[in-house]
Amino acid sequence: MERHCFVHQGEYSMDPVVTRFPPSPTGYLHIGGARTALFNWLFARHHHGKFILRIEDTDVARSTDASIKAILDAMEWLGLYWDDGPYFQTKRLPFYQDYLQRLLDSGKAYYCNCTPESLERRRQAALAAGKKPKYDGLCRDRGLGPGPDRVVRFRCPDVGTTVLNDLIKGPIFFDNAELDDLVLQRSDGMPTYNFAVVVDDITMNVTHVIRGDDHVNNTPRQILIYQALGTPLPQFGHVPMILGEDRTRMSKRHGATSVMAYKDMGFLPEAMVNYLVRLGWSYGDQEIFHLEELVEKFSLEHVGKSAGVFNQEKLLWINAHHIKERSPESLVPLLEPFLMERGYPRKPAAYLSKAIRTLQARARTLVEMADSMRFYMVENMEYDSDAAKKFLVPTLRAPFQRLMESMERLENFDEASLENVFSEVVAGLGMKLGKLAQPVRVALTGGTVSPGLFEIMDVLGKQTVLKRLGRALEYLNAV
RNA sequence: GUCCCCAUCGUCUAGCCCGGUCCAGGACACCGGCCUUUCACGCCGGCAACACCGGUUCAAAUCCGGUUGGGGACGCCA
Repeated sequence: MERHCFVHQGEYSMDPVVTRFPPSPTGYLHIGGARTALFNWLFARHHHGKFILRIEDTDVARSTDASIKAILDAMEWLGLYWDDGPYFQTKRLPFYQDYLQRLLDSGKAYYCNCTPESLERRRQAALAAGKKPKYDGLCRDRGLGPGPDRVVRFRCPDVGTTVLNDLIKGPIFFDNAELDDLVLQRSDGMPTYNFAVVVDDITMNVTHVIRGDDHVNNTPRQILIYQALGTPLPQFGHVPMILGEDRTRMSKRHGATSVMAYKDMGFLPEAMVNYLVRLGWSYGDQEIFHLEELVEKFSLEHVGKSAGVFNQEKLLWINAHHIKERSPESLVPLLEPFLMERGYPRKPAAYLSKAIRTLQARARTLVEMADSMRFYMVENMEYDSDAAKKFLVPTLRAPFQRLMESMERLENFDEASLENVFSEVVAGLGMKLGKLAQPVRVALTGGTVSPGLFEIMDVLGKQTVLKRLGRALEYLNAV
């Protein structure tokens, strides 16, 4: 209810804004993570602050180098460059040990030798008894020291209330009695997530923790650790989740969840950013945004509180928009991988640009564009059989011959001249342009759907056009 | 089971904090039409929502309470 007052807390401080994105390298960068990264990046940029990339690799068993690379690649593809890092938690072990010792020394943490099996049994029992499956505090006061197979737990206060003044959701109250003595350090010596984040955010001077909704319940535990350590709290902002069509947490069965999968499907990074930012954030009625503009306009107070459904239709529309908006030249390098993939012969960039220009309004993705580019690229494209049967008929012999004769004489093979040629032929034969256009289209592209005839011919050039017309003439003579 | 969050068109959302200007605005999708050498693009128009119940008030999408529904979290994962 007092949202604005919370939102402004950070702005009154003299501290420069520091945000971070802390993925765990156990897979690719997914849609939700990308949006979190984007929000953090935008917030930092907007406030002229710093954006840190931190790899949370304390789960040694599941972390992989391939994942790290995949995540970094995706961040770069989106244009979310970091100012600092990437840091790796596994290389910061002394920090965690230092802070852990402080907690141990002050009695805020203790050793525990409960086995995972025993813990699991007790959890199940609690659940069966209708109670919350939290740690029962067995080792709390046993005064255990370090030893093999022992973890360190946080001594969580069992009375009182912890308040999270969330930048997005407002104040949230938690009964400390609901929380339990979470593990800070595993038996292998690695810090756990909840402890490592706190230590890292403290030592990296993070001022704003912007992350997914699913972390709300971790926050009171982290706040308690900050308090036990006697360090000031950062500001927290919890962004709502992204759901699939069925309104459950987005997963692979809802379609692609990897950011790079969208790159492969022919989406532009700016379209991805544009779509992602609008999923949960708004600026009045505006739909189209560019990165630079977002830096200026982004703020947490316009981030909504409710979860949103990922909608690929809208992404397609936004992608189509950005494709139209880009210069053809800038699209060339992005499209090239897709052209290679299709095994098309190489063409000069200038040729590709001209072809792209005719397709920009017709393609929603680079995949669609590469597909419809075929007739521009392949020497002898095949005729669509239905189209050929319907349009390449013997009555076109005279019109085609006349066209070719007139074109042969053309000095400037450009759209305007071509249009004149067509008008003359059509007028001379007393037919409608429409009657001639489709057969020519089939002759030139193999199909009935394509950019405007004159632009196509302009791109293809005199030689190719005459060749294809000639080939069509042979075809309809043979029918 | 316990705790936490959320609730405006099918979807993303504006509006809600500071009640009247909202018989609720924009966008995607969908349906018509226009443009037109095909397909698109573009333009014009249409369909479609304040979850429910109660309270406060002259007045509630907006404030309060409850119900229902949905989501999330309860790990030596992050």
